[in-house]
Amino acid sequence: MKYSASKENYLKTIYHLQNEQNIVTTNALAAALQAKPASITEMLKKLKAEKLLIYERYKGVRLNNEGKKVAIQIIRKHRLWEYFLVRKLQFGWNEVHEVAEELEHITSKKLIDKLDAFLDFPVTDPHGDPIPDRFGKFNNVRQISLLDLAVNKPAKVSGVTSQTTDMLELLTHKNIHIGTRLEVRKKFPFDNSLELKIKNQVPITVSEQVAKNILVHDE
Amino acid sequence: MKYSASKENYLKTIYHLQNEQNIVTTNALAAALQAKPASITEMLKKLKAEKLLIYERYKGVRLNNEGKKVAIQIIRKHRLWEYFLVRKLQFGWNEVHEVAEELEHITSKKLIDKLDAFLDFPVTDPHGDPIPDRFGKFNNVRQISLLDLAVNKPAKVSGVTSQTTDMLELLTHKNIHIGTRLEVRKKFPFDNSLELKIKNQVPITVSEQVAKNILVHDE
DNA sequence: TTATTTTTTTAGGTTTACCTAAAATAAAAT
DNA sequence: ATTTTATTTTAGGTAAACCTAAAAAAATAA
Repeated sequence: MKYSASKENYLKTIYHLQNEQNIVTTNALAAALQAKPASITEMLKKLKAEKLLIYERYKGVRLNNEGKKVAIQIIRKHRLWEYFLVRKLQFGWNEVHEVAEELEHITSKKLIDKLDAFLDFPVTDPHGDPIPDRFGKFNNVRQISLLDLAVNKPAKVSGVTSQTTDMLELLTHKNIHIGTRLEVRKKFPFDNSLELKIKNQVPITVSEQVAKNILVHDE
Repeated sequence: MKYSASKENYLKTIYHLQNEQNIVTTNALAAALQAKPASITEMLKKLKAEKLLIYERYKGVRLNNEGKKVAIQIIRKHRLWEYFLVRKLQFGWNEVHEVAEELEHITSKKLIDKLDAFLDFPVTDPHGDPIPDRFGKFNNVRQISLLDLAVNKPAKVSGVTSQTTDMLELLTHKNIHIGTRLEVRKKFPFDNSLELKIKNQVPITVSEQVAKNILVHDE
């Protein structure tokens, strides 16, 4: 159950590509991994021997259940580290990817579960992509922070990243719950606060700090 | 200025060994790195070609200034990560070494400086070893937490790991400063609090939390 | 000082993950 | 249905970091 960083990158990349292409070609992998097709073929044979994917020559590749399981754990690590870098170390969300590419290959399971707990079990990374939990389960809908929602675009609250009692108390008071439909009426650049409209209610204002922690998705 | 994890381990290990042995032998390195002497010789030739150490066949090895500089940066990373694991992720101080062995090879300079800031610039790792600063400077005296000081052993306060104003206010009030000579009179296992004796003063008591953050060294 | 033992190096392999160039297969075009 | 083009694979090579076995140098003992 321990794979080289290179193998982990192959599994992760195949996972991402097969969500768009269903069957993943050698050339697509070569482009994504910045390697030559010959190298891809070679590695696919090794990964097949390790029973991580379904591959037959000239016919492309797909992960099997075991391969998916491994890929999802790497994605979990990547996204948790990204979240850590942005929320705790004050990195910009656009500068964390490369560092997370390295951190995702640290092997300790205990480390990643403790990191998860330290971060309060976040469900979305700084780019809005879902973070799989310890068991590999995650929301398939792409969530974004309320802060990044376009003005006048209807959305539905799908979660909060910080589950402190203070935060939950505030949300209850403002009548915001999981499933609440709302839209942003106005953004105030001065303090990044937002004016929100919830159906049948008077408009309310939330601070940047609060908006940052509310996750929404389309419709 | 970028070296493989393996090369970094060689430099780090030579650094540690030459603090005891002055000249480091091939066999000593082989034992420390769990590799065969032949592999050591091979790598030493490479590191010499990269101008990181002074090496002549059959005559042992020493780091030059550049090699030391690199080694210290790796040690800095190792100890900062250990501190992070213990203080933020609640690892036991005895179970962090292996994980830090992996984390120390993450390359981002920005990451390590931001981590340092996030941790409030600690000067000692959980084992009492000094943490080099951004420029590679560090105290050579081995500091330990007051919590780990033996009863009736005279010691001198050399630093505090948490520099919050609350902590500093408490220390000022109890008359504890950098340089204060003191000894532990009694340890209360019930709450891990300590009774301290400072010369010409009445004995005082400090909690586990406070003692943990006070660093002392011998004499 | 010469012989023996220990340490270190050299010479030649192995594995991993890349590469290039040529061959095989599949897909597209005439 | 061939031919042409594109994709994929095979064959053989390289660099890094390890290995074993044998040779060379240094240290120790007789």
